[in-house]
Amino acid sequence: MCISISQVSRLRIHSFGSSCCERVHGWIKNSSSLKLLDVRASSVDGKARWIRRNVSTTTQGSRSNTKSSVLGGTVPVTRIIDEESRTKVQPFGNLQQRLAQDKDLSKLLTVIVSDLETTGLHRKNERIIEIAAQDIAGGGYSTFQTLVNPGVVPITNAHIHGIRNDMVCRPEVPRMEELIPIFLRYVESRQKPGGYVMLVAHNGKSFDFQFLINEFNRCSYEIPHNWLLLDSLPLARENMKSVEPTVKLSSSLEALADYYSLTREGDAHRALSDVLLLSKVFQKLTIDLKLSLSDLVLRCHTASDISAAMAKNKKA
DNA sequence: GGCCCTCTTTAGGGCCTT
Repeated sequence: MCISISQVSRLRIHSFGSSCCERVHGWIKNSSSLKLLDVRASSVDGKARWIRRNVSTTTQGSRSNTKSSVLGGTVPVTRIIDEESRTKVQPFGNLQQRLAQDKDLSKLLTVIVSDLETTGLHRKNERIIEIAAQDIAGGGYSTFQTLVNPGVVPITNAHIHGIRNDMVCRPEVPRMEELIPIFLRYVESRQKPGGYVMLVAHNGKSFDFQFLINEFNRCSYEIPHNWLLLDSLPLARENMKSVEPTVKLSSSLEALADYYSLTREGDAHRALSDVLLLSKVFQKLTIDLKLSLSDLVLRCHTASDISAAMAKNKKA
């Protein structure tokens, strides 16, 4: 079951509530960010009406016959996915059991795996064009995915992810300043009362977290102080080194998926596909390295740590 | 950019992220 925010609005929110889990229903029903989407939709033709915000991936020319077929032709701009209903399985059972055994931290911590697609590799000049995240505990409405409108910044690496300017530079695709409060609401909906969030990304310290911090700063937001940032790449390197000390095995997400014989859903270098894969890889890594939740917390960074390093580098 | 490795440490190349 896959629910897009635009579909929620189209269906009338109050009648939709009974089918949602309570937390997500609560923030959707009361969300000011949803009003933002409505205003934006209304501004397209000056009429106040709900619209479905889909972006067609059907393309003409060099790319994407393959991609379009894989993605099913269209994808919603922003959506929260009921992964539990979609997969009919508990994909992270082992980690859930381990979290449950850690009685103190498991009551406080929400682990969310994330991935970004961007207009390029430069941390300062490029922009985010797609975000996906998944609460590793699974359950209903645990997954978030959205395209992001980068404004005037051109996409020069569409050959990597297949996302082109004409797909995201559209009025119905939210800009980052509109999206941040929506993303914050999603994270809050997964958060335990008075708890902390561990955001996991592959090569996050050098890439994803720097992009997020820059975008939050640009839009006059701060990364919440109860967020911990965990880079899964050092875990992968440590694990692969322990597997084969004399030969340097690749620690890329793709190589890890091959090593663990994991199947990818969707296309590589699309945020949701990478998040679903990293969620599985992350679980395998924590098991192989015998890392407790406490161990993981000790390996986390804070946004202020990374911001300070970025500022130091900027001066240098 | 940050990290790791080595033919290193007063450095440089490769990996990983898009």
